[in-house]
Amino acid sequence: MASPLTPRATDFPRWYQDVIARAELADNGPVRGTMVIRPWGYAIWERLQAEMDRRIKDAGAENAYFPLFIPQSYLQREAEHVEGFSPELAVVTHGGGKQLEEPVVVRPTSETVINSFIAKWVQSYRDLPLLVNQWANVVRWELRPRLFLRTSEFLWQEGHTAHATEADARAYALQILNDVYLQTMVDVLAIPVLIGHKTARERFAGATQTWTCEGMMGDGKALQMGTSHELGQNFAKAFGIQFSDETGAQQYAWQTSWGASTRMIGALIMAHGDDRGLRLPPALAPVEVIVLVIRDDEAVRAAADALVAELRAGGHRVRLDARTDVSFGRRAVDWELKGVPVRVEVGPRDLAEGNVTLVRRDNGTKRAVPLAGVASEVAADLVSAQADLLSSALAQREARTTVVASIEDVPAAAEDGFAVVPWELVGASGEATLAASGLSVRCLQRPDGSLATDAAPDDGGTPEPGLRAVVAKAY
RNA sequence: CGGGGAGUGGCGCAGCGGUAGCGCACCUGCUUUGGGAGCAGGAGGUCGCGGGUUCGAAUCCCGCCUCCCCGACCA
Repeated sequence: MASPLTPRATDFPRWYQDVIARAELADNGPVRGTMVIRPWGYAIWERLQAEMDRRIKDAGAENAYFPLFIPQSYLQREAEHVEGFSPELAVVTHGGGKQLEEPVVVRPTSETVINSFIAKWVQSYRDLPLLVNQWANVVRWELRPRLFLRTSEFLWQEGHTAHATEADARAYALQILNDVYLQTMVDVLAIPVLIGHKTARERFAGATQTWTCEGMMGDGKALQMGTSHELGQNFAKAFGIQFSDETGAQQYAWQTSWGASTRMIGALIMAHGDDRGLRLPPALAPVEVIVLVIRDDEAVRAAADALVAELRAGGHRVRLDARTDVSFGRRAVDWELKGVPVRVEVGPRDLAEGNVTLVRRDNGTKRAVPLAGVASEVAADLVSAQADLLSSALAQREARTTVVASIEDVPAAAEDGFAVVPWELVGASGEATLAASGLSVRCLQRPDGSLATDAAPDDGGTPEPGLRAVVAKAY
């Protein structure tokens, strides 16, 4: 039987687009670069949102909402920030049929508006830390859009915080990196991301430090999946965020900002998808178990209904597919395309022996299970499917990671994977050379993969020695 | 913005001077249903836009627009 998708090995980008179309995740919008997120894709996003939102709140941040429109002049208050974002701004010049006195930009990110309010709200060291998060859409006029990975409008969360000291700000940026992003990506998305800090070249516009999570996709390329920035006092000075400390002296606050977006769905597709479609980690699957009625038969239907009820009572997200006017093969293929982790097939042949068939999406295994044992088998399958997706992604990353000892060996090693090389051998000039051949330094980290404690912002001291650079092609 | 390519039913394509067709999808009916069912019937298109050549243009000519792929930017 012909595959419903272009095989990954034939044309990975084409495969990616095919999966999005066939799994009904998204469509291109009418305006270039915009995206319609379809119900199946949005349900995945809602689960991801819920998992992140809980962790964000555990980290002490509160949700709020700020306006979509920002006065253009706000962007200009922070020099690097405006320089970084100007090329991709959408600017509104007319409203209500008249030209506006001051154009407004559609937010590309909200540091400027949010900080202008934080400036109002912070007076004393007792107001700190101030921790807000917002779930919103943002617009960046991208030159080369790709669904989920780089769309002109995307959904994300952006956190913005103010702290009394640099150490507090750094600790919080790292707390978000570890307890929100790393945890969500590993435990929920089942993607074994690398964490580290960005080089000055790759840093967020206006930040003194950018911490990142980098995932490896199925073709060996890297994807930046979430970032947590230390903003130093850049925005505090630009927006006048000052407070009286314990001694009564005026101080500028130290800040962070951090964001992760619908791009993670692109990562999910590319990290776990196979030639049959999406493979969803159970933690994210809108439907964990599909109960498929093979034939229109009274006993079969009754058994299927009972199973659905039992599995739901066990706390699983279950859907019944009793569309017996559609052929079995068609329905099986459709649910595989959508990536539902476990399929329970209920048909007269198995049922005559008191069995149903359990099929796992992640590894394709199929087995007959007695009715009485279905609930516990399904529960076990969901747990191991979650774990196995993570471990196979990890194995794949390790197989495609090469440690090299000279910068000359980097391009070959990064051809279809990650090259790891001492940062001392690369440096800013080596980084520029690599960039010319389509490679970038994804992050810097210690040789054991841990974070550098003194990541050396531009203005402070010498970089920690012995760091390694992870180099790859990137999305 | 530089280099390539393409615009024809929902999607993918053929047709390249004589008035539009194929596959998939869709609708109806019957037979099917344990890995994308079969047969029969049916609906759907100002051939990207504007102008020109011609008895006649999807097809040839001129202009414009849009989209896709490869580079510089990016969650």
